[in-house]
Amino acid sequence: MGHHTCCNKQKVKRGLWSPEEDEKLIKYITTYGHGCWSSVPKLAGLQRCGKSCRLRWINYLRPDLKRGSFSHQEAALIIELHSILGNRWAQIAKHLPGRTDNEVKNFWNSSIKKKLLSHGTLSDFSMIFPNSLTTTNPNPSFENFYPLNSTPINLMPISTNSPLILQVDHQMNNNQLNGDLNLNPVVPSLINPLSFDSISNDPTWFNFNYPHPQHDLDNYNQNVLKQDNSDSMLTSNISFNYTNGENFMDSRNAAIKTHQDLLMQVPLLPKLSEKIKGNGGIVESIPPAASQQIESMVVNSLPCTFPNGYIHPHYGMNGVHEMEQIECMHMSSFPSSSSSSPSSSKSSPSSCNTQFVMNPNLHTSWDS
DNA sequence: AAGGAACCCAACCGCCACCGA
DNA sequence: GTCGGTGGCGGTTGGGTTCCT
Repeated sequence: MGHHTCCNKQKVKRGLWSPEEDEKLIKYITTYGHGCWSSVPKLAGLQRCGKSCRLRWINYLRPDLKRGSFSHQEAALIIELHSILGNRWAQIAKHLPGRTDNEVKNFWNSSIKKKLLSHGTLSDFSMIFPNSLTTTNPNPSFENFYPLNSTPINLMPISTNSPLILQVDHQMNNNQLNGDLNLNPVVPSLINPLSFDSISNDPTWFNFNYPHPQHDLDNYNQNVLKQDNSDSMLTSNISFNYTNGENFMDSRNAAIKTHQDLLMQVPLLPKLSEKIKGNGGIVESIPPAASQQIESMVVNSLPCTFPNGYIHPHYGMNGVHEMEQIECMHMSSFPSSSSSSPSSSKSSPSSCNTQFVMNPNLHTSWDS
C-alpha cells in the first residue's frame, strides 16, 4: 500500500536521516548519478527505500537548493501563482529556483494559509498584511507590503500605467506546451526615470535603480534581446553601471531618453492568459485584466529586484548572495486571490485594484 | 523555571501517470 | 489490453523547537 516494491523487499529504515546516511547518498549520487532510484539504496549502502532516497535528495541534499527563509518576492510569487495554479506545488516551485515543492507547500501551510484563515481572503491584501512598518522597522516580515493607495512614505514609484519593466521573453518552450506556466521572463530592469519626479529625494533610489545612460541600445540589443534557448532561469545579462559621482540631472535626462528609446524597441511578453496550457490545451483562462496584473507582478518580482538591474549570468534567480543584499523591491499589482481554500486547484483570480510595493529600506529575508 | 500550546518542517503515505514488457 | 515497476505529486503526520503563560 503506497510502498514501492523496493521498499518491501527488505527492511528499510524510516525517520530522520543521519549525517552518515546523507553523506553516503551525496557521495553516491555525485559520483554515479541517481539512475534508477530503486537501486540507489542498495548501491549506496543505505537501508532506505529508493523513494526515501529520492525525496531526501530532492528536498534536502541537492546542491542547488536555496536554504533559508523566503524572500518577499518569493512569497508574493507564491501567493500569485497559487491564485492561478492552486495547490500545484510542484508547478509553483518550478518558478522559485532553489525551492522545492515541499518547501513551498510547508511555507504556504505554515505562514500564508494561516494569515488567510485569520483574515478571510486575499482580496483585500491590505487587511491581511497591514501597514505595520515604517522604513526603520527592524523586523521586516510579510506585513511589509504597502498598498499603494495608503501613501506611505518613501514608496517605490511604481505604477502599472508606466512601462516600468520591459518584457522581452516571448519564448514558448516545451514546458509551456506541456502545461507549465512559464513565468521566467528575461527582463532588464528598466525603471521609468520619469517616475522619479514623484518620489522622495533619497539619492539611494537613484543609485539603486537608475539605468546608466551609457547603457546604450547596442549593448541592450546584444545582451537583452538575445534569446537564449538554454534552460537557465534568466538569460539576460545586463548591467547598469551607474557611477555615483556622475551628474544626476545629466544622467537622469539621458536615462529618460534611453528608457523611452527602449520602450520603442522591446517586444512585449505574450499575455499570461495566452501561455497557460493544460493537457488538452488552455485550461486556465485568465481574464485580461488579471493577466496584466499577474504579469506585472511576476516581472516586477523577479530579476528586476537586483538593485542595479544586474542579473547574475550564472545564478540568475539563484543568486542567493545577491538576493540577500537586495534592499529594494519592486512589488506591484497584486491581484486578489480567491484561493483561500487549499483544496481549490482551479481557482481563478479576480481583479483587484490594490497595488503593493515594498519599502526599499527593508531587508529581504522573509523573517527577521 | 516548568509545562503546555503552537508552530515548523522533514519525512512518509497514498495515489496517479507513464512506460516497457 | 494488462500488469508490474517507477517517478512524481499533493496530503498528512509526528517529532523537534519555539513561544507563551
